[in-house]
Amino acid sequence: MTTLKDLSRHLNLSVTQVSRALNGYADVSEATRARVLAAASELAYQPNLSARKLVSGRSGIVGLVLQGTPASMTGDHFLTVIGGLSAEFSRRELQFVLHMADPEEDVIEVYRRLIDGGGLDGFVLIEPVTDDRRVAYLAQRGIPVIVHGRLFGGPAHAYYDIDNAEVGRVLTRHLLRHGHRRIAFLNGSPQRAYSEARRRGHVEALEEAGLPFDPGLHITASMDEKHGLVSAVKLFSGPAPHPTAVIASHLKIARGLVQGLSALGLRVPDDVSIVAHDDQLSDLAATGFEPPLTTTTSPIYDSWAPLADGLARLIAGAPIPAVQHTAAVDFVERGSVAAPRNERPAPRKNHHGDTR
Amino acid sequence: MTTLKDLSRHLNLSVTQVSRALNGYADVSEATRARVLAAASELAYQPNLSARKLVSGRSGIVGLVLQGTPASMTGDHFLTVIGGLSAEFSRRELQFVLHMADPEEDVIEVYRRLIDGGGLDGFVLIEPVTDDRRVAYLAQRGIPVIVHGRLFGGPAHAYYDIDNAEVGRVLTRHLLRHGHRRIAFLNGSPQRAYSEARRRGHVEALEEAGLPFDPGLHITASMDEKHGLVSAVKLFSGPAPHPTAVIASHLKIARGLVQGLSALGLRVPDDVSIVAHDDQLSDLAATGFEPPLTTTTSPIYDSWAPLADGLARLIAGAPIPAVQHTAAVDFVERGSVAAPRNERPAPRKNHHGDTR
DNA sequence: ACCCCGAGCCGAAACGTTTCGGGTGGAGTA
DNA sequence: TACTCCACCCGAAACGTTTCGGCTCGGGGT
Repeated sequence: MTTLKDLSRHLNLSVTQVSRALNGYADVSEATRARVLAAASELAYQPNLSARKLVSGRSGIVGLVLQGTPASMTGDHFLTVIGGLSAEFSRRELQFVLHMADPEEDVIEVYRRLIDGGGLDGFVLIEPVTDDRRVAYLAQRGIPVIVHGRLFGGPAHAYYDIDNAEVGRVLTRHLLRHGHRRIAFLNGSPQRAYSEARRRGHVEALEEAGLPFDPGLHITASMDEKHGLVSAVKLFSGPAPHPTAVIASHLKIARGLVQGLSALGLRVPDDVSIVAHDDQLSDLAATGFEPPLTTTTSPIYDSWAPLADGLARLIAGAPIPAVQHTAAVDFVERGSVAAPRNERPAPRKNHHGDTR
Repeated sequence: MTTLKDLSRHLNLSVTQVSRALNGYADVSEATRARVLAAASELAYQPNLSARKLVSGRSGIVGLVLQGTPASMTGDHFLTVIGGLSAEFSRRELQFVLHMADPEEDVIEVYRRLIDGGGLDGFVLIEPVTDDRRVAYLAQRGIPVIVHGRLFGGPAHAYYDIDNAEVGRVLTRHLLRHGHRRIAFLNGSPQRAYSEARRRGHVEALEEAGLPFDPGLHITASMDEKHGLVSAVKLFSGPAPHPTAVIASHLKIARGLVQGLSALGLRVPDDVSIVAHDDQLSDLAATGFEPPLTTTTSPIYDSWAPLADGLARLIAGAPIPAVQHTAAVDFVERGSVAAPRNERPAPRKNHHGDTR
């Protein structure tokens, strides 16, 4: 192992000066700096992280702590996430590591150990929940942390988030524009901030159109196929009037939904219009649906760079408000929306007076 | 952050003695040790890993370095692996981290940085290939590493492996015992040591029975459904004689195989007998097949503990030969093997004299 | 001639831990 | 009494780095 001392001996310089040359300080002549750099690469000098950390308090390592399988990323996608973050961090001269916490152990304790042990400089935190204890703990200790998603209420924190309210607004407005009035919303878990944000946008769009929000049409559950399937049955097998359109908060929900609708003999978009939000993480593709799904979309892999960037800046001392970024979402119209039935030439039956 | 100095002040003891008490040295009275332990837990003392590492050369962190998605663990299973290892290591007071290497970068360089930076004490290495450069590098530098699987040839290394030759032997013998003589073997990539070991066991069993090994019946490819499907077509759609039994090196191969056989109108086990090896990692279950598959099995999750254990011992100074463990495999007979067609009451046709 | 200033360099302290080589005091032995 | 021995304890050095304060040297201004 080459150390600074080795280099300084080799170059007839003081350890101090070698260190300063390597770290880009001003008071070292260009000639010296060049010599030092050459020697460093020749001797394959690698700064000792432990020593550096000991004195400077920085290890250059950031991490992601997981306890149990994160809901959003089943399958291969998980490696995509880790790989994406890892690549972005190494681009910024930071090491990124994943730590799986023992499910038995209090995760706060894990963070404490990791921090006090002097190991990690900062954290990426995914899938925050309301009143997230981890965020609270890290904020209180002043440890740099950037959250993928956002917490409302609780301590201020750095985050990268997409404009979830806009997701709700855009999707709802699109359906309204096509004449839909009874719109169901298959949303994610109410525990999660993004679900609430999307609901808010949804309600706003309804209000713009002078329509009331019907809580009975807003169903929250974990974002999986089951949610879509179960909700389809709930919404469309009961007594009329049924919704004429459905918003799915995730492609997986949409998938369960179309399966359910198909089993109930309902066609998309003739009988029911569907829109969804697409994070482009799952192996489902909006274009793989029949018909292709009209969606808002914001590729989750667009978030690695801002997350890494944000955490790097945080560690470098940036104030929290400077590291809060909300990304816009795209809207892509495909073939899963049509005008509702009752807007089109009405079928003859059921034609007796409706005096309401 | 509580330091040793804080504790020593608090207790009116020297830093030395506190350290020794905490680390279980003999020359500290039980009374003192108890006091120290109490104070440590009261003040939430956490040894500073960087400082410890700096002087002792140990960080207590071990890692797994991955470059690209490992072939064997698609899907959720990946987290199972990481989680399993992580849990076992933390049980042994070691932190386990995952590092995803930039696919662009030489992975050796990544190891070098990790080691010279003073970060990691040792590594788990999965999916070794023949003449694995990583193993060679780590061995040459004397860095503790335990391999999941085994390399033949190359430097000696610590490993945990299953008895793959036995897999080949047991599976082949079982088929032989049922009267099969033309046995195909859908094996894994020839790059991988386990494939070769299984082939060896296979050949041995054949030789025991006085049968020659037919290279035309041994097909190697990556262990996925495609392999099974493609090989099924290759083996059973060409000119007779076809094999009467097939060994699949993985449940995924078996799955592709049964799909292919079914498409070709062949039934298991009436027309073709199948056996496979089951690592119990994939979401496929041997009992989920129709008929249930006769398999050798060695749950991959049985390997976390021995791997963690081995690496821990290696770091503690155990010699490499003491950390080489080959685990036995189980054999479970289910319903996918029958006697071959020509051993059963022969159909009438094709009955003219065969004088050979 | 004097002082000042900046460029370039250096010594030493500090970070928190482990560990080596002692030290002290009291009990046991001759 | 004088010695040894053991149980228990301590000071100081070391690990490799960063950083604070200060040093020297030569050139410019007055």
